[in-house]
Amino acid sequence: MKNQSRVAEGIPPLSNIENSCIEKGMKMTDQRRVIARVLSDSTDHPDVEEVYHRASELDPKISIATVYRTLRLFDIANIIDRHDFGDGRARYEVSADGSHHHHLIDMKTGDVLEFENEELEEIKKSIAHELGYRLVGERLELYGVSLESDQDVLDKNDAS
Amino acid sequence: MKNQSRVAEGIPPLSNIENSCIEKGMKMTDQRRVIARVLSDSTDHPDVEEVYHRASELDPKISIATVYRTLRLFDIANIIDRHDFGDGRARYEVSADGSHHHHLIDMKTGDVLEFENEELEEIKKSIAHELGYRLVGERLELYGVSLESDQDVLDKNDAS
DNA sequence: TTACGTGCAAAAGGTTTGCAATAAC
DNA sequence: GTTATTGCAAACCTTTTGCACGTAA
Repeated sequence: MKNQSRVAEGIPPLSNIENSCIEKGMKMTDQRRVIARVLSDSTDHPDVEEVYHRASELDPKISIATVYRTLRLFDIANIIDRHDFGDGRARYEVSADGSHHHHLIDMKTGDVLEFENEELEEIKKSIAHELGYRLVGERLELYGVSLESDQDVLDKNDAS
Repeated sequence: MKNQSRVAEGIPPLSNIENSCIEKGMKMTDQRRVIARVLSDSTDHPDVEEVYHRASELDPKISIATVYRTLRLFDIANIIDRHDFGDGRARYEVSADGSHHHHLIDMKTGDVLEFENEELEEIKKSIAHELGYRLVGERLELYGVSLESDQDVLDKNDAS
């Protein structure tokens, strides 16, 4: 059944993740469908507990062990990306189709901003090459304080 | 007592870390001195277990809890840098004085290479600025496969 | 039908912590 | 003499796993 006709019949379309799973020949259980939907519907970077929480609203009987297993499965299948933002928990997001982005974490609020920079991509590759390596993976996060809150500090200093 | 005269008398000079600790007014216990020496003498990126092991050779009664506590203390005091190379354990090295380096991890051997790149530093800063942030921290590791072992794979394919 | 997935609870692995004893300043 | 540090073992937190039961293909 195509998504088009599902929509016409008021049945929610398959999530992109679900399509990927089917393409890769995975068994599609209700639990995997639920987790796929939760991830597809997320625009942030939820941790396991949060995915579990959101999934529980769709299937109250789902087990957190299943969430862990499914997220690992999706990660290995390159359907989602696992991140470590330094708070001791893994965080997840649906893999970007083509482009490569990274994250800047606001150290005051915990907000996560995404950015992309072609020049950066080139430099990483050329650094690896110069060392005699082919770049096959990386981890890159920037941690920042917003220039506005810097201004706040200056204001306070002026006042004192 | 200056290091110079200690050397003349055959007493080992204070490690740089020990000097930093004293400057920052920390109590210098035997255990901290031992851990400081282990770190000063290391040119690699030992994990806690390895620091504990090396420290145990100098003080067989030292506790791993003390190693954890001391490494955290040194980390917070910016005396050492804590790294996470993705294997679930923290790794440590003495902080670089001025220069900023990063790591490339050989995915086959686990070897860790260090590199420095001024252009990269500039790009990171300007990316943060463009997003409205001042860069206050970062995490950057590259993961690579050596071009030589790529060649091995090609050779095997030729043979088959 | 059969191999694979799930839920539960227990275990693992790295790290932190409460507490009484000990040592630095 | 105070106050901070240590060692030990227990606790913690995230993640993984063994096993009996359930289910997709």
